[in-house]
Amino acid sequence: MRLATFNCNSIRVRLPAILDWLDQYSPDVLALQETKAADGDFPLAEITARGWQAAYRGEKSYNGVAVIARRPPENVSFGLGGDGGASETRLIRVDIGDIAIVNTYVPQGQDLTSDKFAFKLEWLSRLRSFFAANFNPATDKVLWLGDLNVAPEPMDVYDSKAVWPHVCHCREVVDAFRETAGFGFVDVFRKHLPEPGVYTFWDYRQRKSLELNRGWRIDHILATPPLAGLSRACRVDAAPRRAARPSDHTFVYADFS
DNA sequence: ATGGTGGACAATCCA
Repeated sequence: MRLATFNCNSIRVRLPAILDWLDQYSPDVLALQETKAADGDFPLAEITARGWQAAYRGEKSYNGVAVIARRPPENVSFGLGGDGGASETRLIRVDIGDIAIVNTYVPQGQDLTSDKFAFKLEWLSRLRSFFAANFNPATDKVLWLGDLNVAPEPMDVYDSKAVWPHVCHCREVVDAFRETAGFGFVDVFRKHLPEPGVYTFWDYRQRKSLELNRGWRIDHILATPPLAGLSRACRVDAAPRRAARPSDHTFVYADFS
């Protein structure tokens, strides 16, 4: 079982790269964030024509999450609940076989003094409540993945001291992330890739960020112990960094036996 | 350098 995540920053622009990657790596599941397409504009026909299923919810211009899978996703739901649907384009939950997949696009937060940053912290807290309301980490196989907009450890940023404090790398957000992950998640990425310098995001706006590997690990794959115990490998992919329309995020994927 | 680049979409918002 191979499960992957990618912040695509527009599914329509990145669709050729996504379809090529699906053909090359043949995962069972690919979780996408920032699809930036209303549901009527989601390229479902192109995806099903290549033999894939999809579940998705988006909006014009912003946000949007999707799960592409070989088998039809089951028990599909959206959002954290209790907010009138406001978070439905940031969280999609599907079941694939006996694995519950929670794909999130956590709010970025803009800057430390912004209301959006307070919203980000609140969002992570509500996400922990969502997990607690839906799963038992001791018995359920749950995969939490996506663009979490948190670099939790110093080694998750090219230069921790230089960027601290940042909305994705500061005391408040690291603590909020740990509280949510403390529900019972194992960091599957770090379990298999303990060496420094492995990132998932290189800022478009920082010059030569990719050439100098000034990256961030903000895209994550975590799993509850019953699933984490089955993990065999984790990788990041270089393909989108060489693509005709390169993304600033890359594909991250994990193998489970 | 309060910038930079890229995406959506048509003047700015978001990352």
